[in-house]
Amino acid sequence: MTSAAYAAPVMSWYAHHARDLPWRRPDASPWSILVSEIMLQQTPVSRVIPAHAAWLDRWPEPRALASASVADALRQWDRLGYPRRAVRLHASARLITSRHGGRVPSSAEELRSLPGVGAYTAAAVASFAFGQRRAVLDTNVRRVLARLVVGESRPAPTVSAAERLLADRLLPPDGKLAARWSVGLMELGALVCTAARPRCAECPLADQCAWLRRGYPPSPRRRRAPGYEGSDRQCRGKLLAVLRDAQGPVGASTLAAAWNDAGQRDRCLAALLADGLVTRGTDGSLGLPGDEPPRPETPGQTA
DNA sequence: CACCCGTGGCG
DNA sequence: TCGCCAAGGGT
Repeated sequence: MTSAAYAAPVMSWYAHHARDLPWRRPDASPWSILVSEIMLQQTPVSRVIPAHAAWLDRWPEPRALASASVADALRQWDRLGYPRRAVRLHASARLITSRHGGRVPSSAEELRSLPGVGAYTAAAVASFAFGQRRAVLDTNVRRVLARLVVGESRPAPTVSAAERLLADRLLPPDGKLAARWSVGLMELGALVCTAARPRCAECPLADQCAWLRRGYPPSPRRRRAPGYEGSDRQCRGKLLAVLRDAQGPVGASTLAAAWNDAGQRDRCLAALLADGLVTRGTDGSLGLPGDEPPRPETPGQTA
């Protein structure tokens, strides 16, 4: 069996309902697409749209970002979340500049070797930016296929070999068509076949859906997510926010004011240093990597 | 492979 | 109110 029974309805639905997103426009560069994919990792489209525009406006190509500092990247990243993505994107820009002549590589294998680029992002960029025939398995595609074909409400926590096989089998033979198919499935998952409250009445595949046919059997409860309040994640976020908002390196007392629990604060600071999100100066001050100390007043200009 | 990594919005 | 969710990646 081919994807024929699914492809036509999905393609048609996508043609009518796709959102006009900047990184989907025909003239979107591979760099623009790569940046969008990194930003979209666990961050909603609505928040990525303005951040992506500002990023591309400031750094229109990899070379430009490569010549900036990590501190610049982290400040531009602002509050998108998971700031390690900004550090890795910056490192990727430098690798693209040094090893690929400033051009985003086109093969999934080369893309996969860039920091912050995993199986999903490598396939997405290879497919969407270069028209290569790669199955794109993100959470939306996985959920749609789990419901449509397997008849389960949610995909498994990790991608299985059977899933990859299924995705490969459904992929249209032509690279450009495959990209269209993948983005169509993703969009369907994002707008119709949503994790909560799916809109089956609007789904072009409803009459073929195994999950619907089986009466929407629920998936077993997942482990409850750990609370955020008081977590290391919140602590790290607070500390980094202080450094983002500061003009340059700050003293330990400034960071101390941002988080009461000294033990947790020190532990999180050590982790931030290990992650390359923070650097410690020779004078013991803390700052974003590449941040320069405040300019001393120019002699003669002070009163 | 389970766990960790930010942030904000929504039902 | 608060748990869940949002185009994952690294270890």
